[in-house]
Amino acid sequence: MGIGGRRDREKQELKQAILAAAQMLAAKTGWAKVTMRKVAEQIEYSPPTIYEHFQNKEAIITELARRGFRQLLMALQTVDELTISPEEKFLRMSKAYWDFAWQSPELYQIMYGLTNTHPSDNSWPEAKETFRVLHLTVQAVMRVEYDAPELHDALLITWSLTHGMLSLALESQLDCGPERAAALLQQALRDLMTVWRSRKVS
Amino acid sequence: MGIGGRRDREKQELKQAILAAAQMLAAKTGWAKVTMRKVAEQIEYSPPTIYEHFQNKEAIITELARRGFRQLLMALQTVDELTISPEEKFLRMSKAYWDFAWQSPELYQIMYGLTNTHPSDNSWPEAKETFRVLHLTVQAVMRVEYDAPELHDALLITWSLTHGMLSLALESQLDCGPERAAALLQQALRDLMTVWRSRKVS
DNA sequence: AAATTTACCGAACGATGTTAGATTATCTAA
DNA sequence: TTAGATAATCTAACATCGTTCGGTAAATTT
Repeated sequence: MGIGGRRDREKQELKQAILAAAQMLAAKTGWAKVTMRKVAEQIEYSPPTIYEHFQNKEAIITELARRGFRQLLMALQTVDELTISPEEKFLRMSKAYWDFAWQSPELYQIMYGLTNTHPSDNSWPEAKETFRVLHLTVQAVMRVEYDAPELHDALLITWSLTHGMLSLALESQLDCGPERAAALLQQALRDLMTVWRSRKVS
Repeated sequence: MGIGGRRDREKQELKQAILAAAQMLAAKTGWAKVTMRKVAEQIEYSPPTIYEHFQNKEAIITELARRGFRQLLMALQTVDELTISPEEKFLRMSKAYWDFAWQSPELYQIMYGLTNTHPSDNSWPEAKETFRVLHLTVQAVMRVEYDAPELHDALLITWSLTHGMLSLALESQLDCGPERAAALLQQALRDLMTVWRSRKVS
């Protein structure tokens, strides 16, 4: 079949261009205004061409969301490999989580349901792996003489707190700046860990 | 002008019917599938008739969101008037907040940005008043020898935790049931208050 | 060079929010 | 009671959306 390797490469490049265009438009104007025709115009192709590379609009968003989880996972793993104390690791992971969402809000929005362009099927392995890393970290913090259910609860609570503060901050519903919100979050997480540690002793 | 009072009453009733139809459809099928034509069909009028009562689709959603805040506010005030101890009041308000969101998720979704049918201008007095009530309650808990900034922080943190857990639970991103999530939330809030109280002493 | 496959596009379909203009019902005034 | 005015409502249409169909032009293979 000859040297059709270039065709494949060009095809891949166009696919990347579509994803990049969609994300760029979302970052600039919000997901509600991202339209197939605008994406097509951005990459200088006609709208039907997009459908040669993606089944539909949701497939583009799904792919971006999964990439978002991969990015987030990498950021968390980078922190993980620094191998500092469990508490430090936990707090830095929370910070990395925050930084990712704040740096790419358009991705965080589609990873969770902060917009209704949110994909319906969101049971991706990338998401599962992300939570597994978080779970392991919390486990390390809580490792000594802590039974499983309470460990899982701790993950749920810290995750909820982080996500909640992020959601509100991303929507500017918080009357303080993001740096202050991030600092508050860190302190609250420290406080929660303090309580949980003291409970372990008793 | 005679007895045109009936016309006004009928007009109001139709307006209520439009709001009720929109909310009902949202509760049954989700906001993404709520359409002006479906609302019109539900109330047995043609689509343009809706525009005699609302400027556009967003105006309907805005009105429902504001009513949502009024409902929530009433629930909080009911708890407030029971005049129990500050801590009890705080926890029960959090519970009332949770119950409202869980009972009318379609309202909670548009009150915060959990869907992109979210109104752009969301600076309503009802929302401000709701937070004022919450603020006063937190203030009562933290009243003795607590300086203002930390008080406000406490509100932000508890609100974020509640909202975060709600968002995740409403989207079934939590692997536990709502009752369990609610119980976890209550415990976490108690824990946070414990830390804050102990810090006050030192 | 002919045949075949591939990439791409113009035009269109159905559904959406929304508006204009006509039609019908209702009320006021003689 | 009836003529004219006012209000309520509808039919038809527009622009835009996601998406598909069918064809054209280009690239590749034979």
